Amino acid sequence: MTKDDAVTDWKAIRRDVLANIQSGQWQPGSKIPREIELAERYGSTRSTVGRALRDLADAGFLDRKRKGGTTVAANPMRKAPLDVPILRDAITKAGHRPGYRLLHAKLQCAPADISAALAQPPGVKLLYIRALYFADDRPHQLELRWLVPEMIRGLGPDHWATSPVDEWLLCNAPLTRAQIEIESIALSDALARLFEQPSGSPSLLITRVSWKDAAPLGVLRLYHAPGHRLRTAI
Amino acid sequence: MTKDDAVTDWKAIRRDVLANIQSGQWQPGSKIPREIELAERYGSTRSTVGRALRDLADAGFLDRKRKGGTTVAANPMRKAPLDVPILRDAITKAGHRPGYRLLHAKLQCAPADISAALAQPPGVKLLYIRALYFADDRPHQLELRWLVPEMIRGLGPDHWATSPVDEWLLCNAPLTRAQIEIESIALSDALARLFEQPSGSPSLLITRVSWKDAAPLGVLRLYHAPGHRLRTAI
DNA sequence: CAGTGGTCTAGACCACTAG
DNA sequence: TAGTGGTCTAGACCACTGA
Repeated sequence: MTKDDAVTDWKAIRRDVLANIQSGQWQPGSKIPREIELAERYGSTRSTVGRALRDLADAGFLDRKRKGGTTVAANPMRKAPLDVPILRDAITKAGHRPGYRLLHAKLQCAPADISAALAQPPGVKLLYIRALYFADDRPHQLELRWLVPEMIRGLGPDHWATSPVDEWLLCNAPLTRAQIEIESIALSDALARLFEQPSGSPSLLITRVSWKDAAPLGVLRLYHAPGHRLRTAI
Repeated sequence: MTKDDAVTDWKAIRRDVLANIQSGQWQPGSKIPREIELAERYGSTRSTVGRALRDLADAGFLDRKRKGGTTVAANPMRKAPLDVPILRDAITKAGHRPGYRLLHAKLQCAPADISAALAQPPGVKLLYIRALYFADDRPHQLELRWLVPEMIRGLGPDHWATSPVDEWLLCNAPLTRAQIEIESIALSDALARLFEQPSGSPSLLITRVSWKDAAPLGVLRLYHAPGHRLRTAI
């Protein structure tokens, strides 16, 4: 392996280099040959080898530095992609019939922690939306959302009454940056009732604080029905 | 914006195209100009424009098809990277003093769900390891691990007694593929005792089934101390 | 300062697929 | 089948950074 005879496409080179890493031939922390050298070895060009190595570096398998050369990552922290879907779409894709019920929507003072997360003065009025998403008529996700009014001009009751604000926001005020936290909480009495579950049931809570460029946009708190699992793969 | 005057580096082109998308000038679902056309517009070449567009496609903002052209993704499902760290390193990086205590390590019959997930015959003997990770002497994560013996030849008691198996596996039997599930569970009496928390406390459970190429490697169940949060950003 | 990766070019051919 | 993106080449210059 890793011999000559013109392996000339970048995916093959990527595969071969990765095999050298995963088989232990190229140990973590050690330097691998320069681009030019690999290009000769594979009967290819520097551009093509570079493409393969860049891809492996993006995936976290390699560390590259000018003049320092390319080294096998000491700690290949694999990144698992966790997607941030449109709620209704996600339910449909999972093979269920989606449903949406608006519970509350009003401009009101935000809790201190919310306004703080959005870098807004305490007591500022935000649009607070509470809505329940169903999968096959069973409560699936509870959405609590606080939105900065200035950022959502044009969003009105006619939007949120019938369809998730998700979908309006996507087209009209897309976020450019967000912080996401995932935690496990015990459902309060009120929340448990919504999910038709015993009080204290464990629920997955995702909190997302989002910005459009430098301007804070809103906070989303998404409570999942007990038993729900996030899935991903690497 | 999006005018001529030679914007010739791919990051600038990427930025400009992304701005066109996020400002709503290029609506979700609509086609954007061909590579050659953009290359002329930016005073650049097809390769460079291609680099920018490929990057945006990888990030989920664009859909590209040969002959079909490039369209703005109808549903920009942003991918949040969730990393799969070395446990001890993660604790150190979070600014805590790491600790490790092995609770159990024995070759024994695996539960039916575990052997099924690994495509092993029911009742097969697997190496079962139970260990507790500490952060500043407080229990932080509980690791349950089942490993297929054939895949970990060379791993012995001297390894797992003193240091997390994590670290041996990384160098000697790196996974190439994995399925990950994240859920919220209520701690059983036994687990709650380990975390020094009331029984039934909500805990984040991560289950990872991993393979090396086509061969099943093992199952990891990682229970997090109540209150722990996974964080990521996009 | 010298060596490495990062990027751009101008051109070519190929692979897929919509019409 | 024609048009689009996907890839490769051969070469050049630049930007960073270790020795």
